[in-house]
Amino acid sequence: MTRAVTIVDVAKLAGVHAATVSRALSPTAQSQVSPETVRRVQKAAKTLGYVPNAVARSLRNNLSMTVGVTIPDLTNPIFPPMIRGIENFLAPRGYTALLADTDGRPGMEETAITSLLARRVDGLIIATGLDDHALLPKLFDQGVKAVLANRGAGPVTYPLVTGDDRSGIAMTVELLKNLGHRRIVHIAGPDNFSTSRIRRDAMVQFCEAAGITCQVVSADSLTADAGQKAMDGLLSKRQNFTAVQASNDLLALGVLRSLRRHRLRCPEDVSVVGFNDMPFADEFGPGLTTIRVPLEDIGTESARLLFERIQNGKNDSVLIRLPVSLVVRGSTGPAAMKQKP
Amino acid sequence: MTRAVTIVDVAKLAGVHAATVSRALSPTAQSQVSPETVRRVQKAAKTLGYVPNAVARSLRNNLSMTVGVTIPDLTNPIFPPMIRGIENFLAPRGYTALLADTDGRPGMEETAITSLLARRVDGLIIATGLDDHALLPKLFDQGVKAVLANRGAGPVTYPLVTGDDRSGIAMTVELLKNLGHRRIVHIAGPDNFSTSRIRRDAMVQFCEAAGITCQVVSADSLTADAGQKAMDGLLSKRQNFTAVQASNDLLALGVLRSLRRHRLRCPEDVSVVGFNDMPFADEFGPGLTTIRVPLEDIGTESARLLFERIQNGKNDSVLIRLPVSLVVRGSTGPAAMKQKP
DNA sequence: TCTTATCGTGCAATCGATTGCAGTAATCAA
DNA sequence: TTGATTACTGCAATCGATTGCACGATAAGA
Repeated sequence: MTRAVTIVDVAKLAGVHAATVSRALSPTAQSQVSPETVRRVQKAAKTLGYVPNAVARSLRNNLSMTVGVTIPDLTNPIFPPMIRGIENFLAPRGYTALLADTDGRPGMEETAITSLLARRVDGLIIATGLDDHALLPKLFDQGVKAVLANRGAGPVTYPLVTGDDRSGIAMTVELLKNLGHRRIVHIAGPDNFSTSRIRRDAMVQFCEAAGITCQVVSADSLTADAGQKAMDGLLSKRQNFTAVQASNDLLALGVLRSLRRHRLRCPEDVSVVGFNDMPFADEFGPGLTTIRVPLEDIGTESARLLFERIQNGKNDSVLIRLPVSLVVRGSTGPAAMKQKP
Repeated sequence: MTRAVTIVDVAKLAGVHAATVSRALSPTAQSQVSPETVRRVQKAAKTLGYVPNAVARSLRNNLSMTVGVTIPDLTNPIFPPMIRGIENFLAPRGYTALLADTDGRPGMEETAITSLLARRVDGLIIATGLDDHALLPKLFDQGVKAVLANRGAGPVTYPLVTGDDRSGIAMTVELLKNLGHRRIVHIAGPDNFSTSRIRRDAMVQFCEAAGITCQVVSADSLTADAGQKAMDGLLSKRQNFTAVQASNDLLALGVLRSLRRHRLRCPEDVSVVGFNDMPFADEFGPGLTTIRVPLEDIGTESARLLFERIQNGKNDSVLIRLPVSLVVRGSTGPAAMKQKP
């Protein structure tokens, strides 16, 4: 690259000192410079196409105007809306998001966070949500600003923004109960995700309260393949159930696939409910009944909390649980009279 | 944040000069330092939890180890796989991707690129693909390294990595012809995307060569809503056709919705073909016949080209057209005998 | 014994922008 | 005319890591 134009180049052209250029171009310090000089500097900056070097500025100000965002898997469609929410909040405030996809690998998370901190991000939004590591308390002690998005991470004092999982599960159970389902299967996610545990426990609890039998099966990961595998296993054992509640929509998608493969109709033979209302959940065959989680809002709120904390230097704990809602589509129907599977 | 530990802190603890610490911790300069000192420095760095300040390093080296990636819309599912490809290539090489979602707004692109350049990214991967601006030639003249991904941008000398659109369209036409379709509609994307134009022109050309009537309808944007709107308009005019080829899968999705709303069956009444094979295209009702574009490979190749250019300082032009393939699913079938719509 | 490499380490400048302090000129009051 | 106040602007240090140069010590060769 041709050497970029610096503040000194502008200073020379405008016939002033670099310090004056800096002040003339700064919204806050501009008042210290005579209007005439400001005009001259602005003109010089424009003709040279001067763009301040954010790296140098960061070093001097100890502020990178950058936040790090760690996500477990960008190809999981629940994350793009969250990121959209984060960027929509941060961009107007001059902040840029540095994205790190940990690819689901647990070791990657620590690497990613270290790399982000080396780049001196002003704060972190952590959506990876594995809770078996000791990293977060250490970061907290070092005074690193962070917010957890979507998933919790054990007993950590960082703020957490999430959907209201329990109430979502309650809605699901009520829907299925009203449809006459009495034997339900819950496909749980891996146990090291906080959301998996919360949804599973809520499922067990609400089903019991409603007098519904709930069988829990665990999937290896939060993917369609894992959901399909779990369902395949279940169907091969010819269990007795009329509805499936999956811990998230991807698992539910796998369940739908498995049903097709086993020539079972949805919802006539088995009803299926997901969780999250990920993009395109309404386009599947059949459209997926699920719990709508305000994904973009989770991003926005996380960003807002982090922004506040960066501004005022506080690092106090909050738990924000955003309301969720039930979206009924084609994948649920009345319980089959004769329990097919 | 508590003041981070610097190279001077490490130097003090190890009883050496900061310069020695720098050399001891650098893979290349390590040989200049005695093994004994290296060990002492490494130990000191570890006990203090020293992480080099990437900002200071960038300033000094004029290398940020960061590349900027601009995308038009992160919630379009074709982009996450591309980003995954980019990160998979760059991460092992020490580079981090700075993501900028321009949200489809044309003005945003220039803002985003300026902001990325201010942060002194070492190069750009541009997937926004609007080709009506004069920005890119200017960047090229300034010596900014960049690669265009997925979509071209007019007559620019930057390298371009894309799928082979024309051959994809050729496959589509052949498939539809073999199924007996003779009257096809093409839903084109907005004209300022290069892919829209290329696919549309190829469609017209191959259909003509095959003796098939092809009617072109333009959608306002590359979204499902726009596709639905275009199809609604077409159906209200009771046109005569048996198949629809959409410029991308999102448009095709909108077409499927519109058909459902008009109580037309797919593929019995109308066959639908998309383009890209975006994630979940096989889950729709019915599964979407489409052209598989190697999205992740596009990301990987773009990153590779950019990386090479950053390394060797060249900025020469290349066009990489990755092969595509036809994926036949449930949305296509034999042409209806009696043309329904 | 004296020179000449060789090795390890320290010194200081550098990257570009920011900001406290100081200096100069202009303005005003006495 | 003088002293004081104000308004601009310049000087120089600073952020943290890197690296060319130089210095001192040790080892090798004459």
